[in-house]
Amino acid sequence: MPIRAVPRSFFARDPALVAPELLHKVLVTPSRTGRIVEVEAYDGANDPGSHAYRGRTPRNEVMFGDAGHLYVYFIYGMHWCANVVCRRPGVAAAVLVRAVSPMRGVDQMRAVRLAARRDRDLCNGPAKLCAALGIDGSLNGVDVVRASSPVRIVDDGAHAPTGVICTTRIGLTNGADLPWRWYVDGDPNISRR
DNA sequence: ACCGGGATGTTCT
DNA sequence: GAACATCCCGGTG
Repeated sequence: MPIRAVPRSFFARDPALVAPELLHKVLVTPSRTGRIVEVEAYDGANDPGSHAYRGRTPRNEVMFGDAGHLYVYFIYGMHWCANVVCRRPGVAAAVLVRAVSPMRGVDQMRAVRLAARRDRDLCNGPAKLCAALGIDGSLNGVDVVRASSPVRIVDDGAHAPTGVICTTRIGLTNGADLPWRWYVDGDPNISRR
């Protein structure tokens, strides 16, 4: 299948529009790949659940930058999670990648994710997929649109998923009522029902 | 299956 | 000092 680059303009929009369209695209690192099957939108100043809700800080700096860059943050003292920045510079918005379906490099994923009993447990959570694909804070700010980047998001021509479910987001106390989570209906690699 | 608690440390109040 | 866009393990049914 032909690999098509995703244009930066794809990300330079409302994250609630970007998120569901991200679902059939592929997250790519040099040795491992996975198809995105679950995402959440975070919309800066309008969103009490967003890291950028209270303005710019050293941590969320990348969210205020150009669309199509990776925002990687550290949480609960041990986990990394990865977003793709949306909208335009100065306006903080992003889409969190919450789950992917393992494609290439599954052996390496298993080697790094020793706690995963089944392959469906390798990447079925935002911190699990980062561990499985080797994504950490050193990749904060990386351009996922550029062909030579160590982390990319590409379109491999796969048809859009037949069923997409929209629900509220997971793990939040503020903004928990907003329906900004999308996942592929029936996919085994979902973080939770 | 579901539920409860511990790990671990950065970030912001 | 509290909160945190989480995960894992060990209990019970």
